[in-house]
Amino acid sequence: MVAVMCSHTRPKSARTGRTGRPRSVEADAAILEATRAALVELGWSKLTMGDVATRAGVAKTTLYRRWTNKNELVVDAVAVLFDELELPDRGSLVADVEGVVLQFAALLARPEARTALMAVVAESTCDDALRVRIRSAIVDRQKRLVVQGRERAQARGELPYEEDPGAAARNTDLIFDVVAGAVVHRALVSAEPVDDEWARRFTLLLVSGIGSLQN
Amino acid sequence: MVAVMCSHTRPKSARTGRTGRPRSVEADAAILEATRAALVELGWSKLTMGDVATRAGVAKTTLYRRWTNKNELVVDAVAVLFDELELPDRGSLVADVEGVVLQFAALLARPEARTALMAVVAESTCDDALRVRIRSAIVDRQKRLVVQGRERAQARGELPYEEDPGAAARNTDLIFDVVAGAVVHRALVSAEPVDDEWARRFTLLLVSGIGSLQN
Amino acid sequence: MVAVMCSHTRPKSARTGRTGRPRSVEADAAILEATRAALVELGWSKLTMGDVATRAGVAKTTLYRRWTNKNELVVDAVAVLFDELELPDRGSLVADVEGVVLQFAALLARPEARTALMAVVAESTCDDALRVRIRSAIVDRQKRLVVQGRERAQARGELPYEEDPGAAARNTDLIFDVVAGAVVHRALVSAEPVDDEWARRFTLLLVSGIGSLQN
Amino acid sequence: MVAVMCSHTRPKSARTGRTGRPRSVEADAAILEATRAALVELGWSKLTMGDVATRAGVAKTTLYRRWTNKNELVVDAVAVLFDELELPDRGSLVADVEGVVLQFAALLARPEARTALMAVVAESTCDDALRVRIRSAIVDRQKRLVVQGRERAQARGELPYEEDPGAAARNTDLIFDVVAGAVVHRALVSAEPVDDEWARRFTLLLVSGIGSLQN
DNA sequence: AATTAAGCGAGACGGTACGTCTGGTCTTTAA
DNA sequence: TTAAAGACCAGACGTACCGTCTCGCTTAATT
Repeated sequence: MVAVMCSHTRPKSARTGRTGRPRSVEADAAILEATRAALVELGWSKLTMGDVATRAGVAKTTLYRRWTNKNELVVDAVAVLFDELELPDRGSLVADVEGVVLQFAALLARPEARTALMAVVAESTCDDALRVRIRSAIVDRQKRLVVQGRERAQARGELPYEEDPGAAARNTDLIFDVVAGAVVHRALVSAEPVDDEWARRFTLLLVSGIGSLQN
Repeated sequence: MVAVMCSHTRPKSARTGRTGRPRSVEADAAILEATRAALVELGWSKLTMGDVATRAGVAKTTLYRRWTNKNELVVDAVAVLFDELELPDRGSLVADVEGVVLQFAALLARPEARTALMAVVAESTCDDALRVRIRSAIVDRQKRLVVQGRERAQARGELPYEEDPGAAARNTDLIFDVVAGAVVHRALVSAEPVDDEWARRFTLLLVSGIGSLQN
Repeated sequence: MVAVMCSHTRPKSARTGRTGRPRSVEADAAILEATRAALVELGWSKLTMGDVATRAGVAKTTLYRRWTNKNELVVDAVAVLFDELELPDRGSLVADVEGVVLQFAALLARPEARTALMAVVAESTCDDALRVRIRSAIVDRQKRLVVQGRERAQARGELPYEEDPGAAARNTDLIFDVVAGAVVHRALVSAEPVDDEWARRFTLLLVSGIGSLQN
Repeated sequence: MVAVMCSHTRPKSARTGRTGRPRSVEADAAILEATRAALVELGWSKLTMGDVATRAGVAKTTLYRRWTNKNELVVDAVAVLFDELELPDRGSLVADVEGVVLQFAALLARPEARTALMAVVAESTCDDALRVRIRSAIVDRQKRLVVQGRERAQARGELPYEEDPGAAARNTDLIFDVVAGAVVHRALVSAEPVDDEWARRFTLLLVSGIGSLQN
């Protein structure tokens, strides 16, 4: 999962020519790491490009040579965090859903993840390019979890096989929005803990509801 | 609904003493209106205090005398928008839910609402005072919709009466997070339309799931 | 000398009408005193009207009702200091000059006097109204010292009587500029002490030079 | 005379390291020129750093990188004006003194010179660092005129050679304070013209007085 | 005693300038 | 050609004062 191709995250890093001093690979890593560290300490609005450069031991120019602005940098710095999410087979649909809900909650408990996610989403409300980047770097990549969960449940006989691929896609989207939305809202907006008890009750609601979609 | 007491939104405007020139009430209104207008045009990150002041025909000092920073100002400017949401009786739980989902989606289609909501949530991930302010000014106030919806459904016989008030509260919170979270995620993160069809399928999932919570 | 009429120092305080509450005399005194105190502590450029008002225990309005700006206020606050200068008869022209030089130096050693004098002079370089006010409130009033000194010297036979009143006036002005200029320059620009030794040598130069003017 | 080393006027411009973009030399010149222009138009108290920056076609940051405040900037902008003073040999001590008095008066007739000189002196009455800067940048540099004048007079036989170097220095200081002080006081405080007639009479007084110092 | 006209304190008002900070660019020397 | 360093322009930040303007309250002199 972590091995998913990441070339989209450094679009300007691709070598265009072959002459001259090559770009430092350490710089890339140091910048992304520094970005995450700065996010934890300062939050989005107080994070500055100059500060990130200083933390990374890098000149501001080096930073701007790779990312055109703060948003793009933060998306890339954070996208990789979401690739950590996995769906280990726990033997039943309910157990799988509970597992991924708690994993997601754990991720959102990390300051750099919560801050960065909401910050880039906020900026994307008035920046179409950013919205596209978020979709491709974060949202679409994680729908794999829903698809995988359904496939396992179908293999176990907990869910019927979909005949209509369009309906399947729509259900994938719906379930993804419900799960991700509810967890994010609980954790960040309502600011209440996503604990075992909440995960259990949410999963009960969700799995019961999913059953009714098949008809 | 709109008549809910709003004193919390101008906490520093209340007369503290009785001497000196009183604060201008027009200034308050003009500033909040200007803030919403600026949000629509510029978005969160390009909104500046100076610009808001200019639009409102007010000195920057007047603005800072009332709100200490951009976050607080925007929360107050936007909170009132959410008071517009209503729950007209459409005859059934399903119809009521669909109605409120579409209303909420319509609200999030307005640039100032979507931008401001996400921006303040993003900032609140590293600002406790702001998180508290958002909860009291926006989140807690809108849970009334869930409570009202359940009461109607119970009156119609669609849902049983809760005996345990603690369980009722937990369910209120859960349902609120699922509805608000799913709609926000669909509209702002996935960036897909919340149309009649989606609302119908989401409501189906939700109402079916709610039924299973009662046991 | 101190008893010279001072009405020019409070031009706006004169009663214009006869009805209504009369202006507070204590306020006037408190403001001028506070101005001098503020000058000592803060210097000219950091002295603010608001601060003077606070020190005087008076509202800003009360201050502006009497003086239209900082310059006028400071001139009035300081002019009175220069009225302290006297010319006690020490028995000879040389002794009289040395005495007044040291008196003037002592006055310029007081922070409020030196700061205020130079500040208002500086402002007057681009403010004609202020220049006029300084001339009438300070400069012209102190020329009495030169006139008095010459009269005494003439009475003693140290200087001949002038026949041409125009020449006498020109000499008064010249001597005044030389004495005041040299002391101020030594004390404030060169920033060297005006001590007995300097006063003695300066007086020697001056009195010798005065002798040659008579021809 | 104009070629006197001026490094003291741009103390922060010296290269400290060797990497990084060097400071713009044009910016320095443009700023000082803009400062003088602004002084002429606006006077001291209405001169603003932002306005100087605009006139110089320079960002405010660039200005603050070189001078920490208005006083330092103005001292440097003005010091160079005083280097224009010269002492051309007119054949006699009296003619030399009259010449330099009229030159100095002409300088003080220029608004930027008179305003700036008095303003920085005024500020220096409560700012020791500024006083030191004025002494080194303006006062001490112009004493060369007195020294040069005496040397010429001695060469012509108009004045005896001093044996005691300490006495010579004290006389230099005294004469400098008398000349500069009298001219400044006449021009700026008394606000009367320093014309040929006044210069002639002042010089008569001064040169006669100087003779008596030798004994 | 009641009226009245001004003065009084407090403090908000629209402004201007401050000195600082950040963003994003450009220019230097060194590798 | 890239790197690090750091100066560059532009412009927002939040603060401090400016001089003006309500307020509600004295405080005399005039009715």
